Amino acid sequence: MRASDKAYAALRDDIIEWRLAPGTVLAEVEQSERLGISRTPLREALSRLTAEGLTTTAGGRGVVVTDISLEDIDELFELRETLEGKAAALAAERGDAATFERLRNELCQAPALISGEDPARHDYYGLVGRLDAAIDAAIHNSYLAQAMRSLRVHLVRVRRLAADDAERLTAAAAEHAAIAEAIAAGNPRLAEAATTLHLHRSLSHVKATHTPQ
Amino acid sequence: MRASDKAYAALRDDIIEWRLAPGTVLAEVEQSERLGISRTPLREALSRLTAEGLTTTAGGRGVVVTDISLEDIDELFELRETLEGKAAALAAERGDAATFERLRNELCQAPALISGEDPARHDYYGLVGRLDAAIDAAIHNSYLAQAMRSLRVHLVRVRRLAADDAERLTAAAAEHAAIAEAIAAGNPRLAEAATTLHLHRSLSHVKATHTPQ
DNA sequence: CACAAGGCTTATGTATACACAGCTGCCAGC
DNA sequence: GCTGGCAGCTGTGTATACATAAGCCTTGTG
Repeated sequence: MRASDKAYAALRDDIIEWRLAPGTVLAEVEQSERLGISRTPLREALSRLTAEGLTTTAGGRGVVVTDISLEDIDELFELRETLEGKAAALAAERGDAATFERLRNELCQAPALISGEDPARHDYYGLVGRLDAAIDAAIHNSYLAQAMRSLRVHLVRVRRLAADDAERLTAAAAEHAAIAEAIAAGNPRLAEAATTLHLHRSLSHVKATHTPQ
Repeated sequence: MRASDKAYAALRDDIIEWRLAPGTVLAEVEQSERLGISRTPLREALSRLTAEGLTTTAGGRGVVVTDISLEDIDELFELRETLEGKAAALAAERGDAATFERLRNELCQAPALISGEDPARHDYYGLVGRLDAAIDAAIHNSYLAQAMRSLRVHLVRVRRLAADDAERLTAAAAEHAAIAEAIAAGNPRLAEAATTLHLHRSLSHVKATHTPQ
């Protein structure tokens, strides 16, 4: 693995997991020494982070970790609803019914995973990831898939703000199952509606658990 | 201006204007010598191009200019319709009516620019750019604006394939005026519908002028 | 005492040198 | 004659040295 890839992955994780707070300046020499690499690969890593929007160049004063506020969350979910709603509709039109039927069945059994301890919960996150991947593959649109991928980076960052309690996860699993069912049924409007519903509830939950802080 | 910015702009233009054909390998030494800079800033430029999707790394064989096919055009417009439709709707909700009313009036007088010679036609393109910028500003959503910006790069590339004859431009100006009018009227659904109509006609025109080739 | 100017420090931007990996072409052996 | 291996070369990946610009601190003057 290239040193620049390693640096990129490390910094990306540090930002997503909130180990690097928004506003932190990432000086080149400091970070290159911390990661044990030279400045050249580190600069490439910072370029990629900036292109993704996780950092911004602070005009000759290095790059700083981008801030993410409550207004950003609203904007983020506005775009997310647009993209994922369209993706769900396209998946319903073009996807393989059997694939999503299987995912629906798995999602209906997800509460068993959620109520369990952490390792099982990890399986649940993997299941949701497989649903996302199945939609990505079903839409047959690389540009839309790419837009959703770049959006998900910011979403993971937001998600860390909200506590994923078992109650919300169980409800989310049911909502995901509804999306998979609509796609399997080949009903675009229903798939889009189920996605809209899921995202609105997801946003409400994030804001409800975050604002009290 | 930094050397890496200059290299990025030069390569980006070369790709967009089809001076660098898809599939062309951009060797680092070759390009750095051509642009009169060192490899380091050139590499940063290539990183940014790859992040935008204009180039892809060919696994140790340098980066190659991304291909763009007819299927890509369909995918591109699918995403474009999703994003710009939503943007037009948001602009109708949140935008300043007077701004878009002014743009509509200018667009209604645009045929005079189009029928003229090239310098005046350039003014028309500037007018359309101002409409895009006004929508970007009106939506108050930086993530959506960013997604549209990254999409426009690919669109300009596609547009170079189609001959912009005066007839199509006149029709496009009327369609743009309809969008501006709907936004000024504060009617989100109408704005989205007008955008959908415009993009479908635009796509039809591109495909009609390109496929015969 | 306050403000401005100048120099120093520290950061990024750039260039170049070196290391390593992958490919290609040639040569030798079967 | 064909195939496999080796060597050389080309090109990327990395490190480091140097240039340059900007910001801050210090000092001098009003």
